[in-house]
Amino acid sequence: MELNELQNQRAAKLERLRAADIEPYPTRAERTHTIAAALEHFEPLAAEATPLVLTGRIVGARRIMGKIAFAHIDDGSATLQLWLSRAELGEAWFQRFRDDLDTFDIVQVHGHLRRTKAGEASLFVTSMKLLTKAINPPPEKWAGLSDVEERHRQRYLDLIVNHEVREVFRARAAAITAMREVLDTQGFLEVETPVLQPLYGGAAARPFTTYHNTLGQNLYLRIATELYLKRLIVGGFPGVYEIGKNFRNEGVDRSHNPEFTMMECYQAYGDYTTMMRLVETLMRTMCQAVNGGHTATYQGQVLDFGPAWQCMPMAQAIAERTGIDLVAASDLTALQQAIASAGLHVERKPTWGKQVDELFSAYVQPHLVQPTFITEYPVELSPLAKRIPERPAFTERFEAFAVGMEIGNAFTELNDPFDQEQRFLEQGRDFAAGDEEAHQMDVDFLNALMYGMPPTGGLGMGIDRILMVLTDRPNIREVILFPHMRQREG
RNA sequence: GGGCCUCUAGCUCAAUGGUAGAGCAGUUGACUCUUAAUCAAUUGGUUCAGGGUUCGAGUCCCUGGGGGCCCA
Repeated sequence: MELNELQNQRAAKLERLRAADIEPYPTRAERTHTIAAALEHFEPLAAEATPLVLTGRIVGARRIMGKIAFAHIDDGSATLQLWLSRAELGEAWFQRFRDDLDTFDIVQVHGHLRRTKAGEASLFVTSMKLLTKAINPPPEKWAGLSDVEERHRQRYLDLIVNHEVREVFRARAAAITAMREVLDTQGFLEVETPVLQPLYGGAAARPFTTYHNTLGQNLYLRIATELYLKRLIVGGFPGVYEIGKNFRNEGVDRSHNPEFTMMECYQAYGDYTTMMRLVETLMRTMCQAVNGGHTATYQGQVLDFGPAWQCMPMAQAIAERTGIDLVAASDLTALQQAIASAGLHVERKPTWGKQVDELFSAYVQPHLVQPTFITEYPVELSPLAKRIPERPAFTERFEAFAVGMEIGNAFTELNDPFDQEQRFLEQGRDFAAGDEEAHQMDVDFLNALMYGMPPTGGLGMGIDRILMVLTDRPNIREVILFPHMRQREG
């Protein structure tokens, strides 16, 4: 390793410690309390001067005077001030603390709790041991590590110095736990299905491709869990869910990371309306877990997950925002003409369904700030959803939106194997027409449907985006511990 | 994909085309209740990379790279 000046200084200190027979990376640590536990029982522990052993990373500046010094340690549970004196600690270790220890070193400290004159709870240290020597120096004391790129590339450092970042990921864990509790209590079985798949499906997306050497076979990283989970409904489970990573080979922006976490669940004998109620329950419960109530504030806007969500058919939403009637503009040419004559700027798409989707994304979706369900998606856009009996050009489907982002997608699952086959064939024609996100024919999935899948409601929810909403982070990278970053040259 | 902004010391940031600087951190010294400790002194640079213009480029131009924001 090539070390810079500051790293070299620390490495030299490390060698001095070794020369004094002090191992800079000892194998084991001891402690009697976490810092949080010590602080929780501060009064009795301080009153009886109970000997404690604590551990932690030295954070912030060390304030060293001639015969006394202060520092703070952080063990992940809390931070605590250390009070060190030449008299109590002894000449050798006091000098060592001054000369050979640094901010970010990790130590084990023995002593007792007491308040300083200023009133701060502190450990009055009688002896200490080095647990880990840190070679890298801390960032600036007040501005800290604020460069967004460095924060994401060195998330470990971001977590050390920016405690609100730790809170985001604690919130994430709490939200996922709450989600599991809802699903478990409602009788869903948590399952795991393949990440490596010979065919990809269940979503409109381009996959990552990989290769199995000994099988000599191309495989895809899954873009959704849908088709496997529905096979399990065929298999007789009354309800299943999976929380896991999906991988989509598409652009990276503030709401897209190439790998992201999705919850998908399927309920036999349910439909898309039961999934609506489930979304409301899940979001209310997750919001409660993160924010302690049914409201969340996102970029200054208060979102209320308490009441039933607003609900509107897609065609109505498009008509209200653009004046375009999807029933009148029922083929690609008519729709593109309608868009042009309305003076709208929408990227041209190769199929009617994709063009509807694009129009919706551009002119409706950004306005869906409060929790909203958009229902009745065109069948062309929904190759796995069941048709509405009275309006077979549309499906029993909804997507869930908040702050202009899609956070969920659900439908009454298509269980007619013949209709499903036709949908796959139509997807194949779309692919040939240039839609690279179209589905592949999945013969085994059709075979499963031919054994009979009961009427079923299915739902997918994007965990990362939900966390963006609940923790008020406008960039998906702020809720993913190690977001994808381009490789730096060299 | 397009537009705009950005990249300088470990970190946070300055620098009319004219000697690359500050604060913090670090280093040396003083200091027994500090908490942005204080005081004195001080080290530290491939200015993202590569070209070009110029007597002279961190600065202007071109190409490439990383990042951010906006649009699509």
